[in-house]
Amino acid sequence: MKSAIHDLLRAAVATLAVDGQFDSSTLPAPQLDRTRDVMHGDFATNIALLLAKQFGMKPRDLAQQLVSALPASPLLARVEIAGPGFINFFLTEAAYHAEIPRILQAGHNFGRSQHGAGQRVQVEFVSANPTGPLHVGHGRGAAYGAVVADLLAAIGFDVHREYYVNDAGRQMDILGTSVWLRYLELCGENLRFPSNGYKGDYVWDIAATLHREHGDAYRVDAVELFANLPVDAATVDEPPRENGDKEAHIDGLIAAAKRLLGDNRYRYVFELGLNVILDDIRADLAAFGVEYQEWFSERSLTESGAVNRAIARLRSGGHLYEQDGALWFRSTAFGDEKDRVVVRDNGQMTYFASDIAYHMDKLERGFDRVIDIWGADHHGYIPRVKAALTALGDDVNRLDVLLVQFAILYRSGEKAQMSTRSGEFVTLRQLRNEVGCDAARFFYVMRRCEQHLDFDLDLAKSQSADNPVYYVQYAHARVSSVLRQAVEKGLALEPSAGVTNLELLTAEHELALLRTLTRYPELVETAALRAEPHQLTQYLRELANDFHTYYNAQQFLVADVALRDARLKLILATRQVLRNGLNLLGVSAPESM
RNA sequence: GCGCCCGUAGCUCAGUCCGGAUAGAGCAACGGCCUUCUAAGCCGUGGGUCGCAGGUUCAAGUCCUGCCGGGCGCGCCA
Repeated sequence: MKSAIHDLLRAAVATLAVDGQFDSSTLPAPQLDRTRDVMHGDFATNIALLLAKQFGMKPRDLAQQLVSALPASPLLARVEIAGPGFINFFLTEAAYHAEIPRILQAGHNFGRSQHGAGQRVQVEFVSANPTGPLHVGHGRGAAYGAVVADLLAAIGFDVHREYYVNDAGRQMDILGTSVWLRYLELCGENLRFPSNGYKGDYVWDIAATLHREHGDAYRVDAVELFANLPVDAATVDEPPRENGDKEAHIDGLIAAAKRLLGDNRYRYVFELGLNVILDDIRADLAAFGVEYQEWFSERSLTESGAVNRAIARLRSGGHLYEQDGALWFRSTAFGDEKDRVVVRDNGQMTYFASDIAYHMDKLERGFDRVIDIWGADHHGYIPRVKAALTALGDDVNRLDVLLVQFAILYRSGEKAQMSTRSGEFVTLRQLRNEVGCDAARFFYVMRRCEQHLDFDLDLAKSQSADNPVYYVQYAHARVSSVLRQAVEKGLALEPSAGVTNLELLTAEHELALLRTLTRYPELVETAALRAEPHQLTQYLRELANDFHTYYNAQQFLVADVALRDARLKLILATRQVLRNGLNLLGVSAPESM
C-alpha cells in the first residue's frame, strides 16, 4: 500500500525535476511517512520543505506544484498541503478495503517479501561456552538472534543460523578437570575442590555418569595428584590466604590430570563433559524454538589449518611481530587501542587467534552479510576483530556486531543474581519452566537490544491485561472464538468471496484497524533491516488494542448478512496478521484461552 | 584514565538511524462499561524543564560540542 503512494510521489517529483531542468538523481529521494495524527491524513511527506531551496521556491508553492503533478489514482481521496509545506495524503476507504482480500489471499505469506532475495546472511548467536547450562542472559541472545534471523528470512534473505562451539581451550580443560575431580570424590578420594573449578550440580551429574559406567577406571591417588601444585587461592567460604593463585593452581591440576590419566583417558573425560553439556544446550534451545543450520566447532579451525592460514596471511602482510616470546598482531595500526597476542609464549594459540580464523572463514564462505550477536560485555572485542579482518584484506563492512545488554530478572521486586562458576544461577530452562516459552520469547525481545532488560517474572506469569503476551494472544483467541461460533450458528463466511460487501466497513474503529493491518509489511521490513524485534512486539500490542476496541464497539455476528460477512472478513484478516507476527516472534497463537 | 551503551510521565519503556506538525504506550492512581460474539477486554481523567549547558537549523527528544549521573569493558582469560 505504501509503495503505491510512494510511486505516485516519486512520479510527481520527477515531473517537476524535468520541468525545472533538475537532474533528479541529485535530488534527495522523497520520504513518505505514516502520519502520527489522522488529522494529517494517512501518509505525509516533507519533500517540499527539503527541495524548496534547490527549486528556489517557497515550500508551500512547491508543495502545490507537486500536488498538481501527482498522477491520478483511485487510492487517493484527497491531498492537502499543511503547515510549513507538508503534503498530506488521504486515502480512500476503498484503498483500505482492497487490502483485506490481499491479506486473506497471501495468508501466512502476508508481510513476507523478496527484499533480500539472492543475498545470503549469516547470523551467529548464543555461542556460549559449553561449560554449563545456558542461563537467562544467554536466553536473551537466543530469543533476539532467533527473531532477527526469522525477520531477515521473512523479507527474503537466505539466512544461515550458526552457533560457534568453543570446544577447545583452557575453559574446557577446566571443565573436564572439574568433572574428573568430582568423579574422584565419588570414588572416595579426599580432595579440596579448586576455587576456580566449575561447581555446578551438573558437574556432579556428569561425574556420576562416569563413575557409574566406568567404576574406578579413571581413579588416581588424590594425594599424588595434588602433590607439588601451586597453592590455590581461598574460596569464598574460606578465610583469605596469602600467595594463593587460583589460575596457576588450576593449570597445575589440568597438567597433572593429563599426565596421570594419559592422553586417551583425559580425552575421554573431556569429551564426556563437552558432549553432555552440548547436548543439553541443544535440547534447551530446541525446546525454546531456536534452531541452527550449523554448530561450528572451534577445534575444527585448528584441525583444518584455518588458524595457521590466518596467521600466515597476517604474517605475510607484515602485521605480526614477536615480543617477550609471544607473537603479536599489530591491531593498533587498524584503530585498536593496543596490540594483541595471537600466540602465547608457551606456544598456545589465543582465543583471539581462533576468532580471526573463524571470521576469515565466515567471509570466505561467501556470505553477503555476517551478523554476530554478542553479549554487551564483549564490546571491547569488536575493534580487534574488525582490525584483523581489515589486515587480512577482507571487507569489514560485511560484518555487523550487535550487542545485547544484560537481562536482569526480578521476582517480587528482588534481583536474581547469576554466575556460572559459582553454580548459583538461573538457567534458561528454569525460566522456561517457570514462565513458559511464549512469555519468555516475547519478554526477551520487547526492548531494544541496547537497553538493559528488566525481566519481571511475576508479570510474565500473570494471566492478566498487564501481561503483553497474553494481551496479544487473547486477541487471536477472541477472533478464533467468534469464528467458531459463526460456524456453530451456521453463519460461516466464504473467504474466497473477494471484495464483496467490504464497502460496508466504514466505522471509525474498522478503518483504524485496517490502517494498522496495512502497516504490517512495512513494519516487518524495517524491523528486519534494523534488527529490531521490539518493533514487532510494539506493533502487535497496537494491533491487539485496535481489535479489542473494535470488539467492544461492534457486534460481529449481526443479522445483516452482508455486514456480517464484511466484518468477519476483517477480523479474519486481523487474525492472520496477529498469527503471522506471533509466528515471527516464535510465540504461539492459541485458538482459545 | 580510556572506550562502548543508557538517561523521555511515579514505574517500565517507544520515538533518536534519516531533524518536522499539540512528545506516545503499558503499568500504577482516579472514574465509568458485563440480560448481547471470552471483562485475560473496552472507554475516560490526571500526570513530562525529553539529565544539564551551549551550538547548528525556518524547525532539535532527534544532529554537533562540553559536562553530570548509571551500567559494562579495558589480560600472553574465554
